[in-house]
Amino acid sequence: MAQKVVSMAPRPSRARGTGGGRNRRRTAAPNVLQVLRERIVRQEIAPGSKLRENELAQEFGVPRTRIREAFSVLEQRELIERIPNRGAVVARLDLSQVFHIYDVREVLEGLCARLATQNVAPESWQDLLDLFSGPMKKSVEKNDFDAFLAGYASFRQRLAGAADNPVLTQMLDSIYEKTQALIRRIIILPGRAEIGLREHRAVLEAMRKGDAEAAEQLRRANMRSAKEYLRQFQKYVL
Amino acid sequence: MAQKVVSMAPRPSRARGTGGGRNRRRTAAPNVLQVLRERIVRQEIAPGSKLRENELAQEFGVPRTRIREAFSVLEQRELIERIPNRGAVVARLDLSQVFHIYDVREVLEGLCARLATQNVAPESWQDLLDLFSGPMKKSVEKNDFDAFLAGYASFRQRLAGAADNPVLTQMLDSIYEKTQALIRRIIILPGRAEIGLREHRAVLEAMRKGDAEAAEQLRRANMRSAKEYLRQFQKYVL
DNA sequence: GTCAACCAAATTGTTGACAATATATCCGTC
DNA sequence: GACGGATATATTGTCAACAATTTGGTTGAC
Repeated sequence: MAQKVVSMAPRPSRARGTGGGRNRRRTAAPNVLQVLRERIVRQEIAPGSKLRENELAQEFGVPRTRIREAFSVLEQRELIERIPNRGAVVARLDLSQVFHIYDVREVLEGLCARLATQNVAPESWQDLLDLFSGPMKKSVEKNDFDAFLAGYASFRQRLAGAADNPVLTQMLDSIYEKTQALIRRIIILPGRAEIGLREHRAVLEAMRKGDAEAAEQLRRANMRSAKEYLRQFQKYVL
Repeated sequence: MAQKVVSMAPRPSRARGTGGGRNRRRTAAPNVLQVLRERIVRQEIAPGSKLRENELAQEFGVPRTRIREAFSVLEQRELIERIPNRGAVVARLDLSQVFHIYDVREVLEGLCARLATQNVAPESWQDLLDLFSGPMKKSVEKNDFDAFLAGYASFRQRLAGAADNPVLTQMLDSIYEKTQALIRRIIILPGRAEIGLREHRAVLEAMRKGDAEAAEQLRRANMRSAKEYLRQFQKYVL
């Protein structure tokens, strides 16, 4: 049961008068969209849950109109589903869509690896390669999944940054935000972390050599392997 | 100057009372989002134009709130830009973004061709192959660009349908809607239509043989070629 | 006892009014 | 005559009341 925010009367936003031109931003105007997005992505609200406009409006201290606009965007990103006159629910990811996503992700991640390799000096990958050869290996052995996921995140982030393609970055983001929760459940599958680590290191080694073609192919192979793993263990993760 | 819709008072939506339950849908409830999207994509409103909420609300006969929601979505799709307190303008495509798009499109179209080839019987491509071997050839010779573009559209549509991957389809759509106007200006460049035709036919021949790998590679080559062409003639088209 | 129709509460959808901000116009001063 | 500031207008942003629809429960008839 969602614990209610008692009252907390979030200040009616006016009461600023003509005189006191001090407060630039209104009371830390909460970015409704961003916060809702994070909650959904992190599954702080379970898939299938109903999202009530009134409730959220009150919690954020904004008019319902604002919530509604956020809903429009979230719906367009397929993070929620809206049924006319019946409200919005957090979208649930069905299995077939996940496989569709992996096919797309394969080619996009491949492109990302290739562009990144082409764009920056090979030596600049040394630190990541070190990370994946040393500390990450330790994390896997200790089953420290948080450190592991953090390493993955910085891998992706570095590559996306180097690829320097906003269109690509945005598409990858729109994919991550749908599968983030799922990935956490895949990574803990028996042996998956080890395999993933090895594959990532292979990609990095190709990048370290400046071999963009190999990097693309290896990254794609990595994604196919992840997809295959998921197919094998789908019953345990969905 | 946009010609004004005189008055046409779009019926205040009420006046339906409890008795006359005849009119199911309100007066053809105009899908604001879809219409605006098309206008922008077709460049019926020029890039850089200002979009006034009041104006549009009046034209469509809907409250401004509705326009605003549509704006949120259009902004998220990067079809318009919104500057706080200053309104919305139709996004203009800058050159670097176009090249970014082509890099992404290369891998996505490649995937699309591969999946399509894998999913359906090779014979089912015969009609498209015939189209591109006969009628389309004629269209090019006659400089009938409309017929030509229609052929391309059905090519893409058939492939996307056969690929059967909603995630992929949506991403390709979001790319098309940004570059549609541009493509029309590329196609009329000297020799481009001929080259494009030849390349498309090569892709179809691979698909007709059921060779998914070749189809992917050929489609990718086709996109690279288009990108190269654009690079060469960029000054004439942007 | 079960089913249907009906009523009540909650929730979404719609609307116009009001406030804040930016743009354009005008006026006075240098 | 040109620049700077103040006023007027237009446009965007905010909001709360109202209408329509769905949901859950209750009553009544068979």
